[in-house]
Amino acid sequence: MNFSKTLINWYSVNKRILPWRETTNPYCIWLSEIILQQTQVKQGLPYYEAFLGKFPSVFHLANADEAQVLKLWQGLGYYSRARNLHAAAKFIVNDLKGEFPNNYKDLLKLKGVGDYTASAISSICFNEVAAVVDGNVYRALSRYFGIDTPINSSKGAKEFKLLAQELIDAKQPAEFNQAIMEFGAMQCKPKNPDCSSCPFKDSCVALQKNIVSELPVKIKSAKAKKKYFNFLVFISDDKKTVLEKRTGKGIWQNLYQFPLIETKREANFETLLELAKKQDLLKSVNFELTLYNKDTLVHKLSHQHLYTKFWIVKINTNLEKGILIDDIENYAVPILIGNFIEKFEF
DNA sequence: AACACGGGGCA
DNA sequence: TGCCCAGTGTT
Repeated sequence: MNFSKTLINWYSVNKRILPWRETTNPYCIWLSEIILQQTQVKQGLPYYEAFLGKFPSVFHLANADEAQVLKLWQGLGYYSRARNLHAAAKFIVNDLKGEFPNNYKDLLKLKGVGDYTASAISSICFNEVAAVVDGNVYRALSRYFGIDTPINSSKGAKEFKLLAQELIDAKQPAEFNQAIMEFGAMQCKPKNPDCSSCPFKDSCVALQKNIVSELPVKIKSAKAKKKYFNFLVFISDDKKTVLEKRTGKGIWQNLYQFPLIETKREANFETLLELAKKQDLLKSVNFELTLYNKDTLVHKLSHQHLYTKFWIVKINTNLEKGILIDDIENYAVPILIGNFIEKFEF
Protein backbone atom coordinates (compact mmCIF):
# COMPACT_ATOMS: atom_id res chain seq x y z
CA MET A 1 0.00 0.00 0.00
CA ASN A 2 1.21 3.49 -0.73
CA PHE A 3 1.66 6.28 1.79
CA SER A 4 -1.71 7.92 1.24
CA LYS A 5 -3.73 4.68 1.33
CA THR A 6 -2.00 3.48 4.48
CA LEU A 7 -2.48 6.83 6.14
CA ILE A 8 -6.18 7.16 5.33
CA ASN A 9 -6.77 3.58 6.39
CA TRP A 10 -5.12 4.31 9.74
CA TYR A 11 -7.29 7.41 10.06
CA SER A 12 -10.53 5.57 9.40
CA VAL A 13 -9.78 3.33 12.36
CA ASN A 14 -8.17 5.75 14.80
CA LYS A 15 -9.75 9.15 14.29
CA ARG A 16 -11.25 10.95 17.25
CA ILE A 17 -14.84 12.08 17.18
CA LEU A 18 -14.74 15.86 17.24
CA PRO A 19 -17.53 18.37 16.61
CA TRP A 20 -15.85 20.01 13.61
CA ARG A 21 -15.52 16.59 11.99
CA GLU A 22 -19.32 16.37 11.78
CA THR A 23 -19.66 19.33 9.41
CA THR A 24 -18.24 20.93 6.27
CA ASN A 25 -19.82 24.30 6.98
CA PRO A 26 -17.00 26.74 6.16
CA TYR A 27 -17.85 29.03 9.08
CA CYS A 28 -17.52 26.14 11.54
CA ILE A 29 -14.34 24.82 9.94
CA TRP A 30 -12.83 28.30 9.82
CA LEU A 31 -13.64 28.88 13.48
CA SER A 32 -12.17 25.53 14.50
CA GLU A 33 -8.99 26.10 12.50
CA ILE A 34 -8.35 29.54 13.98
CA ILE A 35 -8.94 28.24 17.50
CA LEU A 36 -6.65 25.27 16.92
CA GLN A 37 -3.71 27.35 15.71
CA GLN A 38 -0.89 26.65 18.18
CA THR A 39 -3.53 25.20 20.48
CA GLN A 40 -4.23 21.61 21.45
CA VAL A 41 -7.64 20.10 20.79
CA LYS A 42 -8.31 19.63 24.50
CA GLN A 43 -7.72 23.30 25.22
CA GLY A 44 -9.61 24.62 22.20
CA LEU A 45 -12.69 22.42 22.33
CA PRO A 46 -14.69 24.35 24.98
CA TYR A 47 -13.97 27.62 23.18
CA TYR A 48 -15.28 26.18 19.92
CA GLU A 49 -18.54 25.19 21.59
CA ALA A 50 -18.85 28.55 23.33
CA PHE A 51 -18.26 30.52 20.12
CA LEU A 52 -20.74 28.52 18.08
CA GLY A 53 -23.25 28.88 20.89
CA LYS A 54 -22.92 32.65 21.08
CA PHE A 55 -22.16 33.31 17.40
CA PRO A 56 -23.93 30.59 15.37
CA SER A 57 -23.12 32.23 12.04
CA VAL A 58 -20.68 34.66 10.48
CA PHE A 59 -23.45 37.28 10.67
CA HIS A 60 -23.75 36.94 14.43
CA LEU A 61 -19.98 37.24 14.75
CA ALA A 62 -19.81 40.27 12.47
CA ASN A 63 -22.52 42.04 14.44
CA ALA A 64 -20.74 41.59 17.76
CA ASP A 65 -18.39 44.10 19.34
CA GLU A 66 -14.70 43.25 19.43
CA ALA A 67 -14.84 43.46 23.23
CA GLN A 68 -17.44 40.69 23.26
CA VAL A 69 -15.28 38.49 21.05
CA LEU A 70 -12.20 39.08 23.18
CA LYS A 71 -14.16 38.29 26.33
CA LEU A 72 -15.17 34.93 24.89
CA TRP A 73 -11.58 34.32 23.77
CA GLN A 74 -10.24 35.14 27.26
CA GLY A 75 -7.72 32.57 28.45
CA LEU A 76 -6.96 31.05 25.06
CA GLY A 77 -4.02 33.31 24.27
CA TYR A 78 -2.69 34.70 20.99
CA TYR A 79 -5.44 37.31 21.08
CA SER A 80 -4.69 38.60 17.58
CA ARG A 81 -6.54 35.48 16.45
CA ALA A 82 -9.74 36.80 18.03
CA ARG A 83 -9.27 40.31 16.66
CA ASN A 84 -8.55 38.98 13.18
CA LEU A 85 -11.44 36.52 13.37
CA HIS A 86 -13.82 39.36 14.12
CA ALA A 87 -12.36 41.64 11.43
CA ALA A 88 -12.60 38.85 8.86
CA ALA A 89 -16.23 38.19 9.80
CA LYS A 90 -17.07 41.84 9.20
CA PHE A 91 -15.20 41.70 5.89
CA ILE A 92 -17.17 38.65 4.77
CA VAL A 93 -20.51 40.19 5.73
CA ASN A 94 -19.88 43.76 4.59
CA ASP A 95 -17.68 43.30 1.53
CA LEU A 96 -18.55 39.79 0.35
CA LYS A 97 -22.30 39.98 1.01
CA GLY A 98 -21.96 37.20 3.54
CA GLU A 99 -20.69 34.74 0.95
CA PHE A 100 -17.86 32.76 2.45
CA PRO A 101 -14.69 32.53 0.29
CA ASN A 102 -14.74 29.08 -1.31
CA ASN A 103 -11.17 28.60 -2.55
CA TYR A 104 -7.58 28.76 -1.28
CA LYS A 105 -6.71 31.99 -3.03
CA ASP A 106 -9.67 33.95 -1.70
CA LEU A 107 -9.48 32.43 1.78
CA LEU A 108 -5.91 33.74 1.99
CA LYS A 109 -7.30 37.28 1.85
CA LEU A 110 -8.94 36.88 5.24
CA LYS A 111 -7.07 38.33 8.20
CA GLY A 112 -5.59 35.57 10.30
CA VAL A 113 -5.78 33.02 7.49
CA GLY A 114 -2.38 31.95 6.18
CA ASP A 115 -1.21 29.05 4.06
CA TYR A 116 -2.15 26.39 6.57
CA THR A 117 -5.66 27.61 7.33
CA ALA A 118 -6.52 28.40 3.70
CA SER A 119 -5.41 24.88 2.76
CA ALA A 120 -7.40 23.32 5.59
CA ILE A 121 -10.65 25.14 4.84
CA SER A 122 -10.44 24.80 1.06
CA SER A 123 -9.72 21.08 1.25
CA ILE A 124 -12.17 20.18 4.01
CA CYS A 125 -15.06 22.32 2.79
CA PHE A 126 -14.51 22.52 -0.97
CA ASN A 127 -12.36 19.48 -1.82
CA GLU A 128 -9.54 21.63 -3.13
CA VAL A 129 -6.27 19.74 -3.47
CA ALA A 130 -4.29 21.94 -1.09
CA ALA A 131 -1.95 20.14 1.31
CA VAL A 132 -1.79 21.33 4.90
CA VAL A 133 1.52 21.57 6.71
CA ASP A 134 1.19 22.06 10.43
CA GLY A 135 3.35 20.90 13.31
CA ASN A 136 1.99 17.38 13.02
CA VAL A 137 2.73 17.16 9.30
CA TYR A 138 6.27 18.46 9.76
CA ARG A 139 6.92 15.79 12.35
CA ALA A 140 5.36 12.88 10.46
CA LEU A 141 7.03 13.68 7.14
CA SER A 142 10.43 14.54 8.59
CA ARG A 143 10.50 11.17 10.33
CA TYR A 144 9.00 9.02 7.61
CA PHE A 145 11.35 10.42 4.96
CA GLY A 146 14.26 11.14 7.31
CA ILE A 147 14.44 14.82 6.42
CA ASP A 148 16.59 16.97 8.69
CA THR A 149 15.97 20.36 7.11
CA PRO A 150 14.93 22.70 9.96
CA ILE A 151 11.17 22.99 9.83
CA ASN A 152 11.22 26.60 10.97
CA SER A 153 13.43 27.77 8.12
CA SER A 154 12.13 29.12 4.83
CA LYS A 155 13.88 26.27 3.04
CA GLY A 156 12.15 23.75 5.26
CA ALA A 157 8.75 25.39 4.80
CA LYS A 158 9.07 25.13 1.02
CA GLU A 159 10.46 21.63 1.07
CA PHE A 160 7.76 20.15 3.30
CA LYS A 161 4.95 22.01 1.57
CA LEU A 162 6.10 20.62 -1.79
CA LEU A 163 6.41 17.11 -0.39
CA ALA A 164 2.96 17.23 1.18
CA GLN A 165 1.49 18.54 -2.04
CA GLU A 166 3.04 15.58 -3.90
CA LEU A 167 1.69 13.07 -1.42
CA ILE A 168 -1.86 14.33 -1.03
CA ASP A 169 -4.57 12.10 -2.48
CA ALA A 170 -6.14 14.28 -5.18
CA LYS A 171 -9.34 12.29 -4.97
CA GLN A 172 -9.85 12.80 -1.25
CA PRO A 173 -7.83 15.82 -0.12
CA ALA A 174 -10.01 16.42 2.93
CA GLU A 175 -9.48 12.91 4.26
CA PHE A 176 -5.75 12.99 3.54
CA ASN A 177 -5.16 16.32 5.26
CA GLN A 178 -7.07 15.41 8.37
CA ALA A 179 -5.52 11.97 8.43
CA ILE A 180 -1.94 13.17 8.38
CA MET A 181 -2.62 15.72 11.11
CA GLU A 182 -4.39 13.19 13.29
CA PHE A 183 -1.57 10.73 12.66
CA GLY A 184 0.98 13.27 13.84
CA ALA A 185 -1.09 14.13 16.90
CA MET A 186 -1.98 10.61 18.03
CA GLN A 187 0.60 8.18 16.62
CA CYS A 188 3.72 10.05 15.55
CA LYS A 189 3.77 12.08 18.78
CA PRO A 190 6.60 14.47 19.70
CA LYS A 191 7.74 12.31 22.61
CA ASN A 192 7.69 8.56 23.05
CA PRO A 193 5.77 7.64 19.90
CA ASP A 194 4.68 4.01 19.84
CA CYS A 195 6.55 2.99 16.71
CA SER A 196 5.89 -0.71 17.30
CA SER A 197 2.20 -0.18 16.55
CA CYS A 198 2.79 2.20 13.64
CA PRO A 199 1.49 1.24 10.19
CA PHE A 200 4.68 2.73 8.74
CA LYS A 201 7.09 0.82 10.97
CA ASP A 202 8.59 -1.08 8.03
CA SER A 203 9.17 1.93 5.80
CA CYS A 204 9.82 4.83 8.18
CA VAL A 205 13.35 6.09 7.51
CA ALA A 206 13.80 7.60 10.98
CA LEU A 207 12.82 4.32 12.64
CA GLN A 208 15.22 2.28 10.48
CA LYS A 209 18.02 4.72 11.33
CA ASN A 210 16.94 4.96 14.97
CA ILE A 211 16.72 8.75 14.82
CA VAL A 212 13.02 9.19 15.54
CA SER A 213 13.70 11.26 18.65
CA GLU A 214 16.02 13.57 16.70
CA LEU A 215 13.37 14.61 14.21
CA PRO A 216 12.03 17.05 13.26
CA VAL A 217 14.97 19.46 13.44
CA LYS A 218 14.08 22.89 14.69
CA ILE A 219 16.20 26.04 15.00
CA LYS A 220 16.29 27.09 18.63
CA SER A 221 14.35 30.21 19.51
CA ALA A 222 15.62 32.99 21.71
CA LYS A 223 15.18 32.69 25.45
CA ALA A 224 12.38 34.54 27.13
CA LYS A 225 13.11 38.00 28.45
CA LYS A 226 12.37 38.94 32.02
CA LYS A 227 9.97 41.75 32.75
CA TYR A 228 8.87 43.23 36.05
CA PHE A 229 5.21 44.14 36.32
CA ASN A 230 3.59 46.04 39.17
CA PHE A 231 -0.18 46.29 39.03
CA LEU A 232 -2.03 48.87 41.13
CA VAL A 233 -5.29 47.44 42.37
CA PHE A 234 -7.38 50.39 43.50
CA ILE A 235 -10.23 49.93 45.92
CA SER A 236 -12.34 52.95 46.66
CA ASP A 237 -15.05 53.78 49.17
CA ASP A 238 -17.66 53.58 46.41
CA LYS A 239 -16.66 49.99 45.53
CA LYS A 240 -14.76 50.87 42.42
CA THR A 241 -11.39 49.97 40.92
CA VAL A 242 -9.47 51.05 37.84
CA LEU A 243 -8.92 49.06 34.66
CA GLU A 244 -6.97 50.26 31.65
CA LYS A 245 -7.19 49.03 28.09
CA ARG A 246 -3.89 47.90 26.59
CA THR A 247 -3.37 49.68 23.30
CA GLY A 248 -0.55 49.81 20.81
CA LYS A 249 1.82 46.94 20.22
CA GLY A 250 2.85 44.09 22.40
CA ILE A 251 1.03 41.46 24.38
CA TRP A 252 -2.65 41.47 25.30
CA GLN A 253 -3.67 44.13 22.79
CA ASN A 254 -7.15 45.53 23.56
CA LEU A 255 -7.45 43.53 26.77
CA TYR A 256 -7.81 45.19 30.18
CA GLN A 257 -5.49 45.29 33.15
CA PHE A 258 -4.95 47.19 36.38
CA PRO A 259 -2.78 50.31 36.00
CA LEU A 260 0.71 49.00 35.36
CA ILE A 261 4.11 50.22 36.47
CA GLU A 262 6.92 48.34 34.74
CA THR A 263 10.33 48.42 36.36
CA LYS A 264 13.83 47.30 35.38
CA ARG A 265 14.07 45.02 38.40
CA GLU A 266 11.87 43.91 41.25
CA ALA A 267 10.47 46.98 42.93
CA ASN A 268 10.30 47.49 46.68
CA PHE A 269 7.71 49.53 48.54
CA GLU A 270 9.58 52.84 48.42
CA THR A 271 10.48 52.59 44.75
CA LEU A 272 6.96 51.68 43.81
CA LEU A 273 5.48 54.49 45.86
CA GLU A 274 7.79 57.04 44.26
CA LEU A 275 7.09 55.81 40.72
CA ALA A 276 3.37 55.75 41.30
CA LYS A 277 3.45 59.34 42.49
CA LYS A 278 5.71 60.42 39.64
CA GLN A 279 3.35 58.85 37.12
CA ASP A 280 0.48 60.66 38.79
CA LEU A 281 -1.29 57.40 39.62
CA LEU A 282 -1.73 58.30 43.28
CA LYS A 283 -3.54 61.61 43.37
CA SER A 284 -5.54 61.01 46.48
CA VAL A 285 -3.93 62.22 49.66
CA ASN A 286 -5.48 59.45 51.67
CA PHE A 287 -4.41 56.07 50.46
CA GLU A 288 -2.99 52.93 51.93
CA LEU A 289 -0.52 50.98 49.81
CA THR A 290 0.13 47.31 50.56
CA LEU A 291 1.79 44.49 48.66
CA TYR A 292 -0.65 41.64 48.01
CA ASN A 293 1.74 38.85 47.06
CA LYS A 294 4.90 38.57 49.13
CA ASP A 295 6.19 35.94 46.72
CA THR A 296 6.57 37.42 43.27
CA LEU A 297 4.30 35.71 40.79
CA VAL A 298 6.03 34.48 37.64
CA HIS A 299 3.78 34.32 34.62
CA LYS A 300 5.50 32.59 31.72
CA LEU A 301 4.77 33.41 28.10
CA SER A 302 6.66 32.09 25.11
CA HIS A 303 8.90 35.15 24.84
CA GLN A 304 8.55 36.85 28.20
CA HIS A 305 8.67 35.90 31.84
CA LEU A 306 6.58 38.34 33.81
CA TYR A 307 7.67 38.83 37.42
CA THR A 308 4.51 40.25 38.84
CA LYS A 309 3.47 42.08 42.00
CA PHE A 310 -0.03 43.21 42.83
CA TRP A 311 -0.16 46.34 44.96
CA ILE A 312 -3.40 47.12 46.75
CA VAL A 313 -4.28 50.79 46.92
CA LYS A 314 -7.10 51.53 49.32
CA ILE A 315 -8.44 55.05 49.08
CA ASN A 316 -11.08 56.58 51.29
CA THR A 317 -12.51 58.78 48.59
CA ASN A 318 -14.60 58.06 45.54
CA LEU A 319 -13.10 57.02 42.21
CA GLU A 320 -14.44 59.24 39.45
CA LYS A 321 -13.19 57.33 36.41
CA GLY A 322 -13.17 53.91 37.99
CA ILE A 323 -15.36 50.93 37.18
CA LEU A 324 -17.61 49.14 39.60
CA ILE A 325 -15.88 46.11 41.05
CA ASP A 326 -19.07 44.17 40.43
CA ASP A 327 -18.64 44.87 36.69
CA ILE A 328 -15.08 43.61 36.49
CA GLU A 329 -16.12 40.23 35.15
CA ASN A 330 -17.46 41.85 31.98
CA TYR A 331 -14.00 42.90 30.84
CA ALA A 332 -11.65 40.72 28.83
CA VAL A 333 -8.49 40.35 30.87
CA PRO A 334 -5.29 38.30 30.49
CA ILE A 335 -5.31 35.10 32.49
CA LEU A 336 -2.67 36.60 34.81
CA ILE A 337 -5.17 39.30 35.82
CA GLY A 338 -8.11 36.91 35.74
CA ASN A 339 -6.45 34.56 38.20
CA PHE A 340 -5.76 37.42 40.57
CA ILE A 341 -9.35 38.67 40.42
CA GLU A 342 -10.57 35.17 41.13
CA LYS A 343 -8.33 34.72 44.13
CA PHE A 344 -8.51 38.19 45.58
CA GLU A 345 -11.37 39.05 47.91
CA PHE A 346 -12.50 42.53 46.92
C1' DA B 1 15.12 35.69 8.03
C1' DA B 2 13.98 36.75 12.57
C1' DC B 3 10.84 37.94 15.88
C1' DA B 4 6.42 38.69 18.45
C1' DC B 5 2.46 36.69 19.99
C1' DG B 6 -0.48 33.08 25.33
C1' DG B 7 -1.45 29.65 27.83
C1' DG B 8 -1.65 24.78 28.97
C1' DG B 9 0.36 20.16 29.15
C1' DC B 10 3.88 16.81 29.48
C1' DA B 11 8.33 14.21 30.38
C1' DT C 1 13.23 23.42 32.71
C1' DG C 2 12.42 22.82 27.89
C1' DC C 3 9.53 21.60 24.23
C1' DC C 4 5.24 21.29 21.80
C1' DC C 5 0.76 22.66 20.23
C1' DA C 6 -4.47 22.00 13.35
C1' DG C 7 0.33 29.38 12.58
C1' DT C 8 0.06 34.31 11.25
C1' DG C 9 1.62 38.99 10.87
C1' DT C 10 5.22 42.34 11.23
C1' DT C 11 9.77 44.11 10.68
